[in-house]
Amino acid sequence: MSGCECKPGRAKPTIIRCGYECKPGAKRERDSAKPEAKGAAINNLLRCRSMLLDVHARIKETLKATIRSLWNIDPPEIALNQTPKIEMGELASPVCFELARALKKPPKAVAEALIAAAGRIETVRKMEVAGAGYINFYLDRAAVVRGGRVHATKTDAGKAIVEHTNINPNKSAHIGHLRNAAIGDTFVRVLRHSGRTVEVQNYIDNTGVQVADVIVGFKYLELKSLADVRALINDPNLRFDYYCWDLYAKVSGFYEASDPQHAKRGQTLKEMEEGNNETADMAELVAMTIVRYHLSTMARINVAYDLLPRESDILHLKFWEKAFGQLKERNAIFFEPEGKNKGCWVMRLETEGHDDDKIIVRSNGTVTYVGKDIAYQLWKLGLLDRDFLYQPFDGNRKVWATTSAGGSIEHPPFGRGNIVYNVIDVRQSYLQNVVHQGVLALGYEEQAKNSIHFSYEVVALSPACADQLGIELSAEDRKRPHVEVSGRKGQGVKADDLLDTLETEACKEVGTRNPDLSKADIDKIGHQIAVGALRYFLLKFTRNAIIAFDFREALNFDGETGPYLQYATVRGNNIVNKLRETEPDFDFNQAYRFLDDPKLPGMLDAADDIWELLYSASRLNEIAQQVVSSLEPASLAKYAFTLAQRFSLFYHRYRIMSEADPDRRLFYLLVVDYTRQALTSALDLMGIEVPQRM
RNA sequence: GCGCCCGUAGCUCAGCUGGAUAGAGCAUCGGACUUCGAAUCCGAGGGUCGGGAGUUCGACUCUCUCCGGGCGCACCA
Repeated sequence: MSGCECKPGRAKPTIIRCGYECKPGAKRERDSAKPEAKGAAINNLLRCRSMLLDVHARIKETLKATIRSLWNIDPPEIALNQTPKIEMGELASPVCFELARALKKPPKAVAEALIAAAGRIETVRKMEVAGAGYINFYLDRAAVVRGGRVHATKTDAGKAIVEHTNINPNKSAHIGHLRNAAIGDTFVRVLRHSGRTVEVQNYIDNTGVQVADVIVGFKYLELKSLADVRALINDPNLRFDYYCWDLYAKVSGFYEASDPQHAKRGQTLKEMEEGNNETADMAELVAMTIVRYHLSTMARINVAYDLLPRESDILHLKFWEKAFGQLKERNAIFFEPEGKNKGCWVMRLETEGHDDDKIIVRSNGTVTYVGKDIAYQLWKLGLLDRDFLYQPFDGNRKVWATTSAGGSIEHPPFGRGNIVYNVIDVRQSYLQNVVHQGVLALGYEEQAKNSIHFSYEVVALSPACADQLGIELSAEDRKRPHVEVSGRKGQGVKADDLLDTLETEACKEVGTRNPDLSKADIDKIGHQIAVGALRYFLLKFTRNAIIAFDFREALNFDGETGPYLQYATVRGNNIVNKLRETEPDFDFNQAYRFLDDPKLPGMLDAADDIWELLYSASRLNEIAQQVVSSLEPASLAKYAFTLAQRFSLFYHRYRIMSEADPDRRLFYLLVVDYTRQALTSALDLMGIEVPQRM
């Protein structure tokens, strides 16, 4: 196999385009296997995506080989860092500090010896000792820019399943759900960008307690029939999901006053499970109606799904019975004959003692939520000897839903994921761990390792924001950095309300800045900006940072925001548009032919600031990889912002169109086009569009 | 009680598997539009990285401990 090789003997990557050469014999370094690093498993499957990563690999290999031959010792892992300044080279390794101790020589001397013996490394222009003993690597700038145009390689590493959104279908979506979807969807886009096959699942808990509570509200609090509910749904003057939001908040009061034992909830759940009665029909109608609202809310922020697995189908198709059998057979769970869990089937968790046993099947024989989740997880991994039936959701063949009867004979292959990511907030860590243990207890070690809880922190409200929403706060609450919201109490920021506000504000701005635009154009651009602001806002925080939601911050369009990134990209596009307008005959390929111009390297070397911009733009695939292995979409957001900052700086510092020197002008145009493409891709990975104008 | 997470500039947050002088945005103050549009750019002030001990050539990063905050740990989901 020539060119790139990812995983000899297993994966057969289809090379779409490869503009640079890998040494045929060069072994690509694998990540050392760390069982505790969840993302590590797939790193090996994602090679040859980026020319810069190939350079990293070559440097590491060369240094290791040189260390071996010079001193006859086992080389340590070679760390490669960014240098503090681009003038000091692009990459730096502190490895000589470590070697110095083993060799009992000063780090600088070690570095000098290493550099002298290493010889030439492809794409590395020079190596230099720096600081107290770093080795700094100066890359061949022109080669990096040429290689940076390499496009995605399709890998054949099997299917990744990403489960996200998963909103209880009993009320409208809120800001917390938007964070889940933004993180999940961005991760999906990054995986696909990396050449992975991805299936997106949005689990529908249509037979759960939350749906039951709303049904209790309709039936016993509002005394509504199925026909009444249907009339509500068809009423064009009200939003049914908003209606349920309020109703759900009232139900807790109803339980307190009229049904403290929650008998009505139990009865409703039972009727829902049995089916073929008005309660079940009402639950089905309510849940699926709200699912449609959720899908349209998510569509507004460019989030879509491949499959909607429904809990009712897991029930009706007896997934649990199958899983139960497997769990019993492998002694993964056992019957508790005595004690506080008498009569239950429990799973013993890793910790000592019986106190931590997790009940999977209750003494009355019903299965808990975790039990069903284990069955679902097993199905996702292709380990459950049973499958759903499928049909297009509302006749749309882009989104499929599971079903228990009928279904399409022909449907895409669902499930059987090689790796499964569950995007679920951190509060469910305990339960996700139980699911993980379940898979492990069945003996599926590899699959358990590939069952990943992609956890993230919640969205709370800043006290000021809670105040604004009319939520009552204690004096203590006011001092806190954030206040948790409660859907049960009807508190929180509804997703569509927030989007509406953002769109209104954005349209206002667009209108004042572009008085000549039509209403339709303003609306379109306003929408794109609103989505950009929202998605960037939700992505810029790292996963385990609690977002204290604040309207002032979320509605901001200046500084580190989505619109800033969009604006930078639009400016780049404007230059290209302007050129097409003023010089219709201009051949844009000229700029790319300049890649092979002998004057290019000199120009790149002469302008560190421009090179820093181009180098930054070249790192997109590297960053995408980082997101996959670290499960941290925020690093993509930060990267994109830095790139936009550098472009803005360049834009300000250089006049492109009016540049008199023709070569220089071509060079600048190349920089603009190269960068705007990287920015556009980075934004696309975050689900953010680039408006035509701003 | 057990477990997980957090504490970095006035505020909100970055800081890659330990590495060079700890960075952004917002806010404040002061500058830059006759140009590819200022949703931009430049400059200024602002830090005992919660406290202490340890490991290391080197600690915001790792270990221990204390302080302060958040969240989990149901025959709920």
